[in-house]
Amino acid sequence: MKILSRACNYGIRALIYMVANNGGQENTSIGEISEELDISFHFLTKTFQELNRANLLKSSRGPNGGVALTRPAADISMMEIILVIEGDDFFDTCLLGLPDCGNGAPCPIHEVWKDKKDKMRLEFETTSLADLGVRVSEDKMRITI
Amino acid sequence: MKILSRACNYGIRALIYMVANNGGQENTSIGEISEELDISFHFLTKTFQELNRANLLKSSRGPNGGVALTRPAADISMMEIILVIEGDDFFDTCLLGLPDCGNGAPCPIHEVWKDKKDKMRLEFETTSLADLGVRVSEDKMRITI
DNA sequence: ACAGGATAAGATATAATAGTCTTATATCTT
DNA sequence: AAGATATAAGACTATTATATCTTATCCTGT
Repeated sequence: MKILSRACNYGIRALIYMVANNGGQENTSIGEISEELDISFHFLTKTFQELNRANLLKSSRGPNGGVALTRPAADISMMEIILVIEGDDFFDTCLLGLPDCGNGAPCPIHEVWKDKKDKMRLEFETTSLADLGVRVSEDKMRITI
Repeated sequence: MKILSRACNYGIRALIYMVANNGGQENTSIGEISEELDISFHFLTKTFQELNRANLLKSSRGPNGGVALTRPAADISMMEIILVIEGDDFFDTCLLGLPDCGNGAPCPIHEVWKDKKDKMRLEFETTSLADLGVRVSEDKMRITI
């Protein structure tokens, strides 16, 4: 059950790495992140550009450059990251793949699925990057392969 | 949030159609199903072959041929269909895409995600084809585009 | 101003998924 | 036995997702 795209996996892990490492407010180079997390540098760069355009990240070039969060990690939810990378319609999906499921003509699993999605959404909304970062830096949870 | 593959969407919808139409025990031709549900005939055929090999369906050729369930629709859960089409490891996934997440070295969202997966699994296990079929034939829920 | 370190961006390659086409094979009806 | 009807199976194509490569651009320190 793959829910998130590779790009999203990478983006979330990368941001957690930044937070666990230096709080996320200081520059971290993409090269370092890609190396530590074993992620393709160029692929990660592109994902970061999206987060950049969405103003979740700010980037700076040159020596001591890198990327950093624009806001405190506690203020950034998983949800925000997911919506930026996967698109705003991420939760508007029918489990059976029907295009306009819900509007008056739901599929037979619509209500149940809607409920599940709402609960996932809530979870993603209430989980911040800071929450995740702490689990990596304090507990022994990991974001590396 | 695409959870199931196209093949799985099609397979589930097709089986629901059969159940809603004639209970699923009588032969229904793949051509009819593919036409009614607007699904590629050949693609659906391949999916049916998998369900066939898994003994969820039996097929017969020639006039009045088609496919039919091998067991009562009430005894077949969504879960079975999903596992056949997506593979038995369908629920063994890490939200962040880490290969061996869980075994002693969980990702920071592992527990939460495990809980969500278990609840989905339970839902899929306790929802039968008969349940879904009834909603289509009695209520006005749909499986067509 | 220059050199080196860093991201930006577009082009290209590869792999996985989805979809189509063709031929083979089985079964029923007459 | 012949013809019509249906699934089986493999080859082929298209599309999307993922990954890589190359060049451009910017920034900092000296």
